[in-house]
Amino acid sequence: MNAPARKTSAATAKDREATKRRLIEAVGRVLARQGFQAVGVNTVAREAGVDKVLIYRYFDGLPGLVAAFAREGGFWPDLDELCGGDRQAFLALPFAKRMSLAVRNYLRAVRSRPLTREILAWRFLERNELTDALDTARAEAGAAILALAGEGVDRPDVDLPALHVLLGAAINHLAVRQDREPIFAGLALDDPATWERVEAMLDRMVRAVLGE
Amino acid sequence: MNAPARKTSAATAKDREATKRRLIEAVGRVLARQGFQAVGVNTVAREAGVDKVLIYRYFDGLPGLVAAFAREGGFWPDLDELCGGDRQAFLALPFAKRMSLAVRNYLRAVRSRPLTREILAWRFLERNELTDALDTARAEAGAAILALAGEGVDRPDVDLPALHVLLGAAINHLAVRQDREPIFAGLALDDPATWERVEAMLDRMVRAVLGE
DNA sequence: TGACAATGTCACTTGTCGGTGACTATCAAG
DNA sequence: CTTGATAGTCACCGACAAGTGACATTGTCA
Repeated sequence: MNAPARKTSAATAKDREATKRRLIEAVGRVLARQGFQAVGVNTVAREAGVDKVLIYRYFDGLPGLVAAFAREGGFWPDLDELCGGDRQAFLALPFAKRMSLAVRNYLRAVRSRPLTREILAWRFLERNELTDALDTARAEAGAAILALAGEGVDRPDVDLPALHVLLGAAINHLAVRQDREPIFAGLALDDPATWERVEAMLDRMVRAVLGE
Repeated sequence: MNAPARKTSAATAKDREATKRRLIEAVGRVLARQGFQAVGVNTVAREAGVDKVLIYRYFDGLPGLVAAFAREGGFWPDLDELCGGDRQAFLALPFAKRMSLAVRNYLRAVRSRPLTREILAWRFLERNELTDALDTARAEAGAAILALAGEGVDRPDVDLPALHVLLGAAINHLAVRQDREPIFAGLALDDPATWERVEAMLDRMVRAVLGE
């Protein structure tokens, strides 16, 4: 199903697929360079070097294009990244250590993905159709890691969901904030040393709450 | 300096001050009702029932108006609110208890101020001149409470700034998120019970890290 | 009274946004 | 070559944004 297209009228191959790809990639570039505020029909089309009408034709509008972009994936860390590569070794660790590691890796994952931070901020501020498209993948990624970290663990003495929510909220906030406002409560978020201190404190919190 | 204006040409009192106040209050209403996205020259002027050109004349543009609005204050909790009303009693508490109380009160303060949450979110999305005006007051409020909570305390074993940053980040994130997305990591942010759990976990974290 | 300055109104320009209708160019099938 | 479908271009629309210049209105002072 490649070389000379057969049948009815398969892909006149003036390169529709390539154009779609160019549009999807343009979304990523605009998002990374100018932020989500700039993600509009006109800007994205200009960035892709394509007429904006194609966004409507191929994706049924901007929300559709953003949804396609979201489906490309890669924004959210996968399980292997969060548990440090070796899932078996991860599961062999005691619970507190497991949580601590997952939290640290989540922080690093978000910090290393500018696009992810942008999406995080975006989803935060607008409840529109564009952002809905980006939600599903994130929710799934979050649920998966929590399930893995808590696998086979029974700790009725700790409100784990509440702990997760607080740790996740803190990390999300700091990561997003790093891009906008470099100083928070006297700490320089653009200084690597600050992030080491943050990691250390996260570790300490997790261990302290879970009882080492 | 009130009744019949003397001197040069003091305030022709077709009510410039009243108009300025109407504009400032209009910013608050628009912000509360429609969110910061809607805060524009046209909307605010319409809300105030005044011509938008006066925004330029009296405030030198929207940033100036927003700055005046920010100066009105009331968005950020003051020290008394954060330490529970009685500053003496607060200082008499052990450090861990003090921190725990301040954190809880900060959470409640933010949760009870829709306008504050809106400003918090706003600051996030735009690094423009409008939001700069809102920043100073917030930074000062934050520094003050941390100073009070840590007064006379010497805990070289704990990285207090890192702890503050993480707790503040978590609270800010959750509070803002509550308005946009009611579910976070499986917890319903619009359920009072959830917030009780969050408060309990914050308390537990603080005590665990500070060693009860 | 008349002059002047300040308050407030109105209409307008300019630019950008999302969105659409009509056009051309290309390719495959008959 | 003709037909017909699809890929892509272009010009335009209406809505709304920020900002401005000219005008009307009002109060104060000389």
